[in-house]
Amino acid sequence: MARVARVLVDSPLPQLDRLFDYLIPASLEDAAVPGVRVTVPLRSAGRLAAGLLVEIGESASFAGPLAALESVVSPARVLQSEVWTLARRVADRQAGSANDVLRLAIPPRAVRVEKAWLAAHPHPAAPRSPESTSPAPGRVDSGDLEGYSAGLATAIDGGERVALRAIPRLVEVAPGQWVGHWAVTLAQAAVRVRDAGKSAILAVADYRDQEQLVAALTALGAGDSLAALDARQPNPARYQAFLSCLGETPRIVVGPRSAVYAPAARLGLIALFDDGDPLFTEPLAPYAHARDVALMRQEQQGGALVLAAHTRSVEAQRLVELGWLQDVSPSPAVTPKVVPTGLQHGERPTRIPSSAWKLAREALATGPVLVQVARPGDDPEGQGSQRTAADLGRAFPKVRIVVSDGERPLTHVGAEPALVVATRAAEPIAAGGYAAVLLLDGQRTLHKESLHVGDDCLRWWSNAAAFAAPGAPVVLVEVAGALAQSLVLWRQDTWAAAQLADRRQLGFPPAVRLATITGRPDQVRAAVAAAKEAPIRDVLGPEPHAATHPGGEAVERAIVRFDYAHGAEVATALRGAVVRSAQAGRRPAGRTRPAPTLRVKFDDPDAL
DNA sequence: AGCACGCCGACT
DNA sequence: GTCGGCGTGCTC
Repeated sequence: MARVARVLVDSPLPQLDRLFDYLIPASLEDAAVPGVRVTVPLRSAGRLAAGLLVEIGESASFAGPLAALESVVSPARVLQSEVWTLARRVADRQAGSANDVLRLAIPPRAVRVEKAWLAAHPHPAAPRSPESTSPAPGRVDSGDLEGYSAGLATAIDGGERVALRAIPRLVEVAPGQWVGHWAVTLAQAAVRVRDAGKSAILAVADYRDQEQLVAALTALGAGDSLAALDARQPNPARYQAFLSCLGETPRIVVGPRSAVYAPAARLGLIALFDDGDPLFTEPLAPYAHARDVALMRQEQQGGALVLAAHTRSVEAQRLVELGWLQDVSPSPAVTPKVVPTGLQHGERPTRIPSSAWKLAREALATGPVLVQVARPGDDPEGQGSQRTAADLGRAFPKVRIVVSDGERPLTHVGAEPALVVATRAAEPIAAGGYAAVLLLDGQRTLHKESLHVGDDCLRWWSNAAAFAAPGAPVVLVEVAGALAQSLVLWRQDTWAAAQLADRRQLGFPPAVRLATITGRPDQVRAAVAAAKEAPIRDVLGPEPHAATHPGGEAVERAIVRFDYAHGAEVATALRGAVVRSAQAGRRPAGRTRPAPTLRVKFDDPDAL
């Protein structure tokens, strides 16, 4: 019986999201190995499709006559079997296609880059024995995980799962180069894993965090092992970094949310910093959150899992309470000095109370002061960063004022006195830390109707507090209650635990899971009917959905709630509905505009 | 998506 | 008789 090539065809059609068997012609006998890009005939001769050769089978699983592989595009084995398994599982969990996952996992091919890489790797098809890597000397000691007890190192070596409370301090990793302590911790963990001959994946929310991590790794002398995946880079550079992760040499992969899909043989560690950051939610189908992918990958491939953060996401808290993650704190404890101003009883509420002015004035004698504001630039209501800067300029006429916001972000400021007005998540790092931090606009933001404003605020405040110098005051203006208390006590887990308890009461995520179903009313109804075959809790809607289709057709949305234990059954049922609607739900070909397609999205954080 | 197969109306 | 409409179904 001849060997067959099992190929995933590159197509967005859900009904083609499975492996197709092809004969291997004698001319491709050597080239047809798992992981390579191929082209195959599909349906009729002459029509060629791109695809990935996923595996070689000993016999066909398809009863009909087989067509033959058309070509092997290149010998580069871009799809590792571990990544294929992960992509398949992620797609199945999200009722999506493996192709959509692989688009995140494998960057588009850049021929020049690939040729150069192939020339440097003469036998990419044959697995090589691991090269012995001698750790280069670095400025920061990588032997242990500084600031934590030996238990953390043991947990990482033992491939355990950890919710890690980051240390809210800055570290000077090279002369004049300051990074958050978390970056040093993750870098040290990654180097530790690499020295044991394994790879590490470190995923961050944005480029600012990526820079800190790269600086910490470079200071540790891990530059040679570093593969920085960067979505902002042009294609060839991205592909170059991706290719450098292939092969058997252990790498330290740093990148944005899609880095959780990076190829890594012998994975020793997968870590996220600040898993509550909304940038970890994937906006592209099949919308899998990087945290969930990391959990799946750790389960599949082993190695340690670390969710490091200054706050505790409600999702991570659920995993801690289940015993799935162990809660690890710094030893000895490190906390910023948070000063609540509370609500000014009797007085007219002011944006910046006198006590905050006083602390800022004192701090400006020694160094920079961070003023965190809610709104960017010239807010029409007069409280944007520019306006705030102008107001502060009048109050402190002799002080230099620096503005950092989404449009013009600064990454670093010096140690000299200055008022640094920054919008949330755009705060520069100050050399040595800020002499004081003022957190404004809390009360105004908390008025917003959202399930997770409190969590978001706590995360923004905590991350800003971590930029303060040791002992410097962090002033939380005009906020009281449990949220303020959790910041003052630096017990964000207490807040997360309370939130989780509330959501259990309400049946809201992450206590339960949910899937949103959007599309034409008949499609949505059919999908809901399919979901009801699975053991779901209930269905909300369908209701008319705001986003109307370009064709002018009505679009409805329904939300299905279900328990974690039944996720697989719900996904299978909804996947069936997606395939059926793709096959039958289309319009007569020709003049009609494209009909709205049925969309299924799991665990959308903004669904409710 | 494409492309073939298949079963009913007006045409040389 | 049969050319061709586009509804339905499949893609190794």
